[in-house]
Amino acid sequence: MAADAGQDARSVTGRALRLLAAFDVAHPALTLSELARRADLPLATAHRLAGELQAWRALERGSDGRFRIGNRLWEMGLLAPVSSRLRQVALPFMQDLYEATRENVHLAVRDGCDALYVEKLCGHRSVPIVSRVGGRLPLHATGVGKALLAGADPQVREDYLDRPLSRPTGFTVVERGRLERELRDAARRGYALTREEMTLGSVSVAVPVGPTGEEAEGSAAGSAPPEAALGIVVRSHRADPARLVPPLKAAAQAIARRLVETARDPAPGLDHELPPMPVQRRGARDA
Amino acid sequence: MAADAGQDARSVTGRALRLLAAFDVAHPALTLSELARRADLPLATAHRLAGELQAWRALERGSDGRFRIGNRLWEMGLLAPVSSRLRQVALPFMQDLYEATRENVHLAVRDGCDALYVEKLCGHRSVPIVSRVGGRLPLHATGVGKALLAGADPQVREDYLDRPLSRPTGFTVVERGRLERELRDAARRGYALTREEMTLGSVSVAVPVGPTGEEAEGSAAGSAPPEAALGIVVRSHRADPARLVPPLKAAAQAIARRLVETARDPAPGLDHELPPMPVQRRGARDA
DNA sequence: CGAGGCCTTCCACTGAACGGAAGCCCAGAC
DNA sequence: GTCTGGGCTTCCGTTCAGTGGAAGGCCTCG
Repeated sequence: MAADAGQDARSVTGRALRLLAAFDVAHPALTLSELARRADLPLATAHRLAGELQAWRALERGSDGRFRIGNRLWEMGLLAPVSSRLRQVALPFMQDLYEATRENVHLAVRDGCDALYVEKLCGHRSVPIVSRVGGRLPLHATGVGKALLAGADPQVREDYLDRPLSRPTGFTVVERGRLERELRDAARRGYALTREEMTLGSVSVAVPVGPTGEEAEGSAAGSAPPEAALGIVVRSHRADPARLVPPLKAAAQAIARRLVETARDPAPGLDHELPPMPVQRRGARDA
Repeated sequence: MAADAGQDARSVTGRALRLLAAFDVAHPALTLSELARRADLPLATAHRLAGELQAWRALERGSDGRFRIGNRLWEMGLLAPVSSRLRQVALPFMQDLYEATRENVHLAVRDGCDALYVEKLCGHRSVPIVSRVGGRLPLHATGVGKALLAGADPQVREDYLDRPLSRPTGFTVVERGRLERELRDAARRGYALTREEMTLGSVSVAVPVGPTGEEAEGSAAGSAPPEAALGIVVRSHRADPARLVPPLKAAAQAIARRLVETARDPAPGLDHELPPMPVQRRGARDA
């Protein structure tokens, strides 16, 4: 297991990465000293490494002397499949959904024990909401999270439920039995619900994006887990969330279909070389 | 000057970064050998470094044995100001604009000698277009690029024009005199135009986002350069682009205003600690 | 004017990174 | 069947790049 992975890292690379990891939402700009402190590195070392990162434009240094994440790093990050494939494909459908409903529309994937928010659309007047593109929220307390968990590999689900669950609001369901029942219901119905379990006053509906979506329905509970989940969040006093299910399902299915299509024809309009497809040997995968 | 910056890099950090830089739009997934070749590193070295990056989840390794950019890197990238501030603020207005016009809406910043595309909205039916979020296009051949160049610091503009200019189509304006005139016109009118200069069959309109926008108009040509540019691309046979200028200007102004506001109140709803503001000493900025 | 931050530079020491080489696995050719 | 070739992984002795304490500069505040 990668128990301590990413924490210690005595190697140079590890130190450089620790430097990057010092940034987060609450600290998007850091002075050199802050950086060194947060990365737990001697000032001189932080200075040298940060300098190198800056030269490569992984970091930028503002006129206030603070370091920030650089455009180059941002650019590189956008090449991650989650953005270049998933977001790319899903965005137009999410826009349609937004226009039709005028509510917060979310797209998330499961990443470890979190729902990782890949995209989020919301107008000016929408509910102020905790989610953030690139942000993480617990799986059991969010609509998209439940949809992902409901469709996940049983083993993953077990492991998740074995851990202590956070309780953002008084309505968060943390009792194992009840949560399991809710997840089974969600899997059966094809959509998940949360009622003020993450934020007081907000309810959300979400559906899985992927093979589970529709076609593989009656037959197998053992179909591949969804790639993502699509969800909508509304103020709880606004009408019944069930109304939102049909358009959500339609959008999710359309996205899933396009994902399969784009997997076939490699990448539209780009010089692709289709390199030989090596097969995987064992070992080393989870060393 | 950072003449050779980012190319050589004999340091460990440099090698690791070279590994990252091996990925691009056309190569979003690489085998270890490809990675080593493209980064120009011995296989053993690439293996070790890629392994470390993978442990940190800056890279991920798919079931096909290929490396891809990891979610962790994507997450980090989203902390760059261009995304966490600019995109964040602009997106709702861009959505409005898209709904009102149903055309491709672009947001870009100047990054060195390129227009760097920060966000792009386009429905299913829009013009297939070369731009891509996180992608770069030449400043002189795109609408947003001209808007940025027109508002840029005169010295930057000079430097840009001194370099040889690419010519994506037969309509691209590369003659210095004519280009300068167009830029002056754009600055005066407050919007820039391109007609099939990047892509045959497409024309675009763009306006600067920033102080130049409106208020600082009559008085000074020497106002601060725009932070970004907002543009729309349409098929050239569709009606006159001038029609799009008013909504564009309105949106740009709204965005600029919100940018100033958010600069004042640090970050909505987050535990901010407002660390002491150190002042910058000389030296080292452009070493 | 001194104390306390923050940043930058220097340089002698050393242990971490290096990478050639050996070996494994798989696929396809013959 | 064997052989060739490509891709991946591991090993380990050498060496050179990274380290970080210390000194010094600049600034602000009391």
